[in-house]
Amino acid sequence: MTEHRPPEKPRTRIQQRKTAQIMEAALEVFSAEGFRGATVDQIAAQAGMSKPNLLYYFPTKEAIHVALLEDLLGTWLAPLRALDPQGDPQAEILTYVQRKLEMSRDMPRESRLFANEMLHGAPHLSDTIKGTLKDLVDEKATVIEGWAARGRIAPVMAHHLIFSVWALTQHYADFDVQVRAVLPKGEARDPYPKAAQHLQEMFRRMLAPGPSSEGEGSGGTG
Amino acid sequence: MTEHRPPEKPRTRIQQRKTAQIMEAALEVFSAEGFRGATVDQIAAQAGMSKPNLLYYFPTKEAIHVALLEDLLGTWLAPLRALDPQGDPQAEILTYVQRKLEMSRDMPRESRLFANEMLHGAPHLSDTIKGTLKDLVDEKATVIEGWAARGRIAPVMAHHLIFSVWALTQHYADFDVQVRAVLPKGEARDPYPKAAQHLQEMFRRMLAPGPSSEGEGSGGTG
DNA sequence: GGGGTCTTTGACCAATCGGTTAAGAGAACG
DNA sequence: CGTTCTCTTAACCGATTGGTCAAAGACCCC
Repeated sequence: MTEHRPPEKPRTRIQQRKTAQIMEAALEVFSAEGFRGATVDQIAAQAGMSKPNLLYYFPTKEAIHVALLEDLLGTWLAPLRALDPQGDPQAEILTYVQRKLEMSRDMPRESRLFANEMLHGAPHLSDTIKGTLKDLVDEKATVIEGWAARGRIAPVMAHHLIFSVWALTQHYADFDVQVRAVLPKGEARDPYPKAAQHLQEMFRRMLAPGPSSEGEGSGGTG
Repeated sequence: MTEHRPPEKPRTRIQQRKTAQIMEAALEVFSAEGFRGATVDQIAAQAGMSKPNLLYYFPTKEAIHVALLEDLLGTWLAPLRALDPQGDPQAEILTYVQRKLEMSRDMPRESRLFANEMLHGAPHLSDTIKGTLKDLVDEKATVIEGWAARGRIAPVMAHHLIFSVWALTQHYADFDVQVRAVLPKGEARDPYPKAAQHLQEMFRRMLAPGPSSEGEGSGGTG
């Protein structure tokens, strides 16, 4: 019985190299064509191997997709994880926005991959977004609401503020064609510098503690 | 030669009814599955007719998709078109945001349809977004920048401000699953009331003419 | 250098896809 | 009633798809 079986976890050098090749190729193809639109042959070709060879490492097309999403999720959520409860509120949030925007610029394929998955109801991530993601957002939302309560930033609905950061930054990656088509010639070549300016200014105004109720000298540093 | 030919423009009652059925079904299926993921059989079933019958009215799957996009584009852009240069700047923009958010709530399928098209590089709309859409945005951006120049709202990069409206409002339709998964139980049932509050407050702060350089009493009312 | 394992591939398969065909219902109209 | 045009469908087709299989290499450690 020579029942060969795809390895569960990469061990040998060649396995690591090949799975990495496949993941990179899959990211390229899935992000451009979507899950349904992508074909295994396309991914194999992009990875520089034959289809059966690819299917030796991953049992199905869906398995590649799931592995890719799970592998990338950590990276994708890193900027939010880095939001430091001990830091300066405005600086923390502005840095978060900036990092997220840089991810849109430097990792547009990842952005589109997740966007596509969400658009179609997140069939491969529904557990994760109700678990890991929700927990992370709840945690950081609590931090932000704490800042607001202490008057360090203007009062906000923290969950929706986080949505706003996602929406505004990812828009530049996910709707890239539209952005470039609509922007004036010069800016269309690289929309990101002005986008960064715009978003920084927007969030600065939005977060500035208003002249209302409490002053800004009340809260401690912790 | 009984070379039957699909009618170019709907004339008879039954043609109008059938094409309307098909468009509605196509919206349902395309928005859920994407262009590549949707099958003609699915659309036909959704429309309550056989596949050849559907293909009697539209020559190809792509033709349905294009017709749908073009048909819906006008509706989709109406809120921006309604932005009145003669109106009160803040009120105009806040109304625009509100209308756009209501469209996300009431027409999420249309939102996802366009999102999918953009995500994949707008292969069926590239002319339109470089023409009609760009012209419209340029026109309204000029209006907004005029308002900013006259100190009626805070200085903004008008194109990016419009992107921000799109991104923030469409996010609630396109990433509906994510929004509902992350939001606390009570709010997840209907995120829109709080979303509206959040966005209105955000844009109000963002647009408020700052205490900087020029006062607010300088500009005329026109 | 030989036995066993890991890797690669050409050939193949069943299912599904978008689209066609030809033949038949309906209705409109004389 | 018969003709003509519009509408509908069962049956079919070639192409593509995700995935399999058996057999041939490549590698590795004794």
